[in-house]
Amino acid sequence: MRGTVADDLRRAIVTGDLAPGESLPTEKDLIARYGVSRNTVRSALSALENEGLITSSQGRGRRVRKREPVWIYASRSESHARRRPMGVDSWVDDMRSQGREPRTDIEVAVVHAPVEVSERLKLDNGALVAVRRRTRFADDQPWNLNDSYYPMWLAQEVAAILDPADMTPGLTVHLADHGYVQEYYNDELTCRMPTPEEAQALNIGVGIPVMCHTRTGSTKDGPIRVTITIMPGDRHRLLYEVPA
Amino acid sequence: MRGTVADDLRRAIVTGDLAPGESLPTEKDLIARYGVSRNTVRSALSALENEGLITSSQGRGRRVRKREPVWIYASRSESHARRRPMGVDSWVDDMRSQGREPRTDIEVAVVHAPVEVSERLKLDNGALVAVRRRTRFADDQPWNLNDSYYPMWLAQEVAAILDPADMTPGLTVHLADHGYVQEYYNDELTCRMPTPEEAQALNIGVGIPVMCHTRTGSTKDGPIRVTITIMPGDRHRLLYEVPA
DNA sequence: TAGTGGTCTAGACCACACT
DNA sequence: GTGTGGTCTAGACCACTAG
Repeated sequence: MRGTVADDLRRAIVTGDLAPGESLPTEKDLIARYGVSRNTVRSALSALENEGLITSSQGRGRRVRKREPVWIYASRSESHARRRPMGVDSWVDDMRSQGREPRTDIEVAVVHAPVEVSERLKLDNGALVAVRRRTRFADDQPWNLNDSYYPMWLAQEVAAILDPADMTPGLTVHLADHGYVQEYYNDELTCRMPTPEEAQALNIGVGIPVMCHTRTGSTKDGPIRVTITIMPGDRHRLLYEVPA
Repeated sequence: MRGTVADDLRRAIVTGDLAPGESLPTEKDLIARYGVSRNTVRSALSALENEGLITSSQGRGRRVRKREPVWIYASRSESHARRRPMGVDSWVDDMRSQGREPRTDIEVAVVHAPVEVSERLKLDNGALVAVRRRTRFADDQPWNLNDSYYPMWLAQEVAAILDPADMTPGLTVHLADHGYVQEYYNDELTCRMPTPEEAQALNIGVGIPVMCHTRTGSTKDGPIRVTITIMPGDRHRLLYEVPA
């Protein structure tokens, strides 16, 4: 019966009979309609929740989930480039152009590098690195997490790295002024379910995965920055323009 | 209690006390250890499953999930280009270079374009398109789904599009021979939980999201191909090299 | 055959939201 | 207050895997 309940509701959702934002039947309704126990109904609804199709909140009932992704321009080909700098750092421009009000919280710290960072920066395991942790908001809702890691020798040379002020247009220019010109980025993308900490920080409901974007920026002499961005899948659409 | 059980097990997994592939305590063990009911234990284990941390199979118990991602080279900058053609089409090369045996099943069809395809090909809603549906395998395991859509006028001009043979090195060369040279790709990336159909076709367990990669290829005159690739997150890592 | 997880029932009490 | 979902208990039977 669990399969039947879940299948019926799923069909109603994908066909649009149940529109985004609309309320689902209550548990009591479903118990009566299908003649099954409460646990069975809850198990079916839980499956839909974990598929990302519905939300659930105590006292208010369950709704069909809405999607409202924003575009993130991760790269532009030469012919399509605009005056703005490329990269996932153009958060403010991307948001404003989509009618959303951006905000960024920054904190800086010196930490032992996580292994995925030390590998990419070619540092010893556990070496100290400077990190700028950003929480980005759109219309005052937490939208994504964006942590940039720099080797300590660079943070000692470029003081702005450990300055918690929000840089406009970003540290890239500061770095270039000191002779560290990034020539290319190496982007890695995967996705997974969020950790409980990420889910809380980003206000992610059950059933929504995150994209993990790892950008390694290198000068001609080697890597100088690793940026890890955690983006809830229902709120982001990443765009690359690449030459054929 | 559900929180306690799940938290304890999650901590053991992330710290490595429970290694990938290792068995978890049985439901009976956990019931005894925590003094809670079976439903409570199952609810906790179900949460871990939906976070992608563990697998579960009837009769065999639960294990800590293993990850074995493969690299997909989605773009290479000029300076790093190799002789092989770029794109997600270089499946065979990418797999062999990572010690895995690739295989591709292809079927072709003429269908009404899904809206996300007709939009990108600038066709009328519901227009007919030719589609080449691929299921890609690595070591005989289904690995990802890769569907390429072409406008009908193009399929009529380039007969190879509706030929179900596996093309080496792909249709891109055939198209170029007919004067359709793709100048750039527009890649869009997002992620979500798989549909039940995708989960079955790709043998995806509960708690594993998929990356959705939509590549639109355009000549100087406009878009001629849309390729949608569905990649389980635990088995793929997508790489872009982009100029700064 | 024994032991595992999968499904299901029936009932209790709690926490939160709306009116 | 009333109704919603969240948590929990106790017990039953089924389905699959392994020794």
